[in-house]
Amino acid sequence: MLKISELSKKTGLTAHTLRYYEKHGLINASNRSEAGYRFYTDSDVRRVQFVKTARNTGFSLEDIGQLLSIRVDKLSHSCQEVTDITRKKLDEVSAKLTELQSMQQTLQLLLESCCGGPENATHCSIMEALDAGLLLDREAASR
Amino acid sequence: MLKISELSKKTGLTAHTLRYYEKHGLINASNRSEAGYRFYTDSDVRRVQFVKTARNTGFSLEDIGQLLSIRVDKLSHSCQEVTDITRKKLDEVSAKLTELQSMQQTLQLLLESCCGGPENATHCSIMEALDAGLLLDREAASR
DNA sequence: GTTGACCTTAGAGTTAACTCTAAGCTTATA
DNA sequence: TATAAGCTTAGAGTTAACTCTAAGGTCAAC
Repeated sequence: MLKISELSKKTGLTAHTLRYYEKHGLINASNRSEAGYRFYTDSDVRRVQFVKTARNTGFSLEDIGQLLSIRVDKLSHSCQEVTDITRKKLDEVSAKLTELQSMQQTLQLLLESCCGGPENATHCSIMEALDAGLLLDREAASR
Repeated sequence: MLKISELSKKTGLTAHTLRYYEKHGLINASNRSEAGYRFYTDSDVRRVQFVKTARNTGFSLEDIGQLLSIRVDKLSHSCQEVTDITRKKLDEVSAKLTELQSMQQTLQLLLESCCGGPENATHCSIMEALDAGLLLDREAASR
């Protein structure tokens, strides 16, 4: 049986975060001391670790709530439900990735196009590109 | 001279957003009608388009504030200031990209490992992987 | 001269996931 | 026994970038 600060150490989540997760129905302390202190069982710990792993994988707390309800009653849920949640998250991540890749490319082109030196910005090609609505192309960047 | 709804149409930003940008010091309407209606000059429009382009490139409104102060007084600023802002943003984007790529890979492995069928989730390999702290490896996924 | 579309402002609400504070118990240590 | 560390709760604050509302003034058209 762990107290909240012990669970915190074990999981790397702060006590604040653990209480926050509890308030949002994701986790729970199976027992309480007479004074009301939370005590976590091994099973509680595994659940918290599940949440943490899912969080690291990119799932939102809402997603994790769904995954947890599947987790506690696997017989009543199908693999398809699990893959649906996972695929939805993958789609989101992929979309964000595409957006960021485009930004990355643009930023790299901008950086390559500018001298970056101490001269004043009167002819700064980054400023010019932003002014032109980023109609800078490969040729402009490779010059 | 454009009214705010006309500028909105021209830029694709809502009137709300334009007022929001103004409140935060990014843009301005050079003129006002007697009744207080905003009127935007061509120069105002170009500034708004600059903001929009920078926004699309991933710069925060704070970054854009800095870029704008360089833009209005290029002589007092260097290319290096511009590239510093750009590189900082590129670094952020690249870091986020790395994180998302890792998530994407994990999610793909998870999806590949699971049948996704109508059978119950008792042996769902996604749930197992999340329970195991994602110690699933390439081999597990390629089986 | 009255709709209806458009404009104004200040300020509140939204989203996600924390993060922190205050006020007050409890527990361990010296 | 006193001090410090740790626990409790409810609830407020944070962040970024919007997004919306309310209450009211303005303007063009019929």
